[in-house]
Amino acid sequence: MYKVSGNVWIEGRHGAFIGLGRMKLLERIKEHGSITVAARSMKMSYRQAWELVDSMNKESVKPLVVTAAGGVGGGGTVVTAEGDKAIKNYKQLFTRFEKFSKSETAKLKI
Amino acid sequence: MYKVSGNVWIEGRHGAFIGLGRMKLLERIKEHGSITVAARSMKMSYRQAWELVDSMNKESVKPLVVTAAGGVGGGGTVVTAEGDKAIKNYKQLFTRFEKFSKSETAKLKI
DNA sequence: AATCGTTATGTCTTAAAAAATATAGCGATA
DNA sequence: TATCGCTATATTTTTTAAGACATAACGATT
Repeated sequence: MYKVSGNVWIEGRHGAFIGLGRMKLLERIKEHGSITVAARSMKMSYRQAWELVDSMNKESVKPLVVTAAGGVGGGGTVVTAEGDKAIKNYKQLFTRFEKFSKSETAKLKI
Repeated sequence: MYKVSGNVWIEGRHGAFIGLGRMKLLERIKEHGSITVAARSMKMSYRQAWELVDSMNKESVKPLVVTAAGGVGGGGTVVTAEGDKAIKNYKQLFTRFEKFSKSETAKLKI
């Protein structure tokens, strides 16, 4: 009847660093090589996507993505090794949290 | 440097059942015997408090609180045994989640 | 039946968040 | 140097959420 739910994210010094939405965005950027295309592909506005990317980069010591304005194809964005690490870390965290909620749901006595 | 954070709640059929805020509100209602006083004591509007209470009661099979309009002192609200159970359950869940986040923070490789 | 402080609910206003729109700047390439 | 699609940012509009305010109903007590 009842179910334990929730969410997890990783915080840096000044706030959210990476959560589920940001991780998905990073994956799309990696897939498409562009913030614009990534945003469009997940029905997010470019502005919102850019702000998330900007926030992540500011929160991180080394940037998670590097952007290029101009050049071939108008520019683009690539996910760095640091970005890959962040994706991987969050994914593992998320998986363990899912396990946690499942186990907690089983424990509910109501 | 980084820290795992998040939140957990218990969901019923139609949405949120109990989370940290709702649990705290229940505790205050139990303490004061009144939605009005409980809300005031935690700087929440009566309306918001009432809506949370209403939502919890609707989500639960047995009501978590019973209200009385009119009568001695104008009425009041008492937390039922079911409400106590909900508080207890959520508290335990929350404690274990805190342990989870702490342990996950220690695991971070970034 | 008048009083009291509470529950319960409607309505209106304000503030915050999100979305939409517009536009400047970039640099490889032709 | 003109073009292209993308990054970067400012501005405006729309939508949503929160807050404020007002008021009816309730029932034990006097």
